[in-house]
Amino acid sequence: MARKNLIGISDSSMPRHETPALNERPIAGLVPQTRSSSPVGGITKTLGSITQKMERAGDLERQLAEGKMVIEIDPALIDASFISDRMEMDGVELAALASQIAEHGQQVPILVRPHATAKGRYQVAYGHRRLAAVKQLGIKIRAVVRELSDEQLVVSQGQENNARANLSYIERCLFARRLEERDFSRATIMAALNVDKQALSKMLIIMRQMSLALVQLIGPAPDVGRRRWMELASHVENADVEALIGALSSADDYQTLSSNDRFQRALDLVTTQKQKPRATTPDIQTSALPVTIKKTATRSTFVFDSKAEPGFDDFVHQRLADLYAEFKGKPTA
DNA sequence: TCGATTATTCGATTTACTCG
DNA sequence: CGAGTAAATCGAATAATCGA
Repeated sequence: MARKNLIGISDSSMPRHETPALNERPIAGLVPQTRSSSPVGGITKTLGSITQKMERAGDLERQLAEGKMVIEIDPALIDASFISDRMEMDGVELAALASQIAEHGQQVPILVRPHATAKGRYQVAYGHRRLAAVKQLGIKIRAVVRELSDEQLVVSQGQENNARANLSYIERCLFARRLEERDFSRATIMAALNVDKQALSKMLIIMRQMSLALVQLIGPAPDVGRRRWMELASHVENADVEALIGALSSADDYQTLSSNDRFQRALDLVTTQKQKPRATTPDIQTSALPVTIKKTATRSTFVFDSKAEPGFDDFVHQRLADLYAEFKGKPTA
């Protein structure tokens, strides 16, 4: 299934018409040679463990098994992708990854392509985190080298992010925006992020409304999704961004706040004008009556004090139909 | 305190509208 | 018509709250 997504671009239309345009063809290097199995498949399947192991292997492992070019490279020769995705790397997580590699070795190679201009250098398609971890260890990194076009690079980079690392919503938005700035087609961006055009549209709208500086100040905010980012963005659009950034960054506890909290702070700041009496349920005390009404946005709950006035609940219950009829303005039948 | 209910938020999807 | 946008709605996952 992930393999299907690697093709991505004209995915749904594949069965119908043959791929028309040149740049819509699948990413040859990444798609595991469409299983050379055709007629022999059934036979080889019975042949034994080797084939079965192949079939069970995930896409990356299969690429590895079939890829001829897993080599070891000095990490110093490898540059980042020309599009950055992740905003910040979690140092703790990175250390964990590094120690895991130190212990068990690097299980999965990263994917690089030869650098377009700098001879002898490489560019990462995916595996930024593994690269950083291996760099810490000061050893060589195992990598698969493939010739990739720019489109192929960003699509596989994005696909890998989707599959493995979980980028926060705003990080995905940033990625989308950077791709758009580089004039990648909508289809390419959609394939890279594995989103539909509606979702992509929203992401780009948010990025247009938001201040880039503000986004970076807040950080990835992993727990904040589309809805609240849209809310914040719509406020920020017609707010004093400078003042907002100032207020946010000058708070003395700014450094100690998590990215999620910084987002919340920003949202609070920008909506201070009015509202914010919080969704505290204002219990309505019906004075002198043994009934309490709890109101929320969607419903009300009547609580009868059976100790103070036993039987009142049953009494109301019996009259409910009449009350409702009265409410509807119809005479009681 | 603990288990069950309710509310909130998430991403995804559907539907409809507006432009070239 | 297709691409982009906007809004409504869905089910799932969590968080918050209630009630014994």
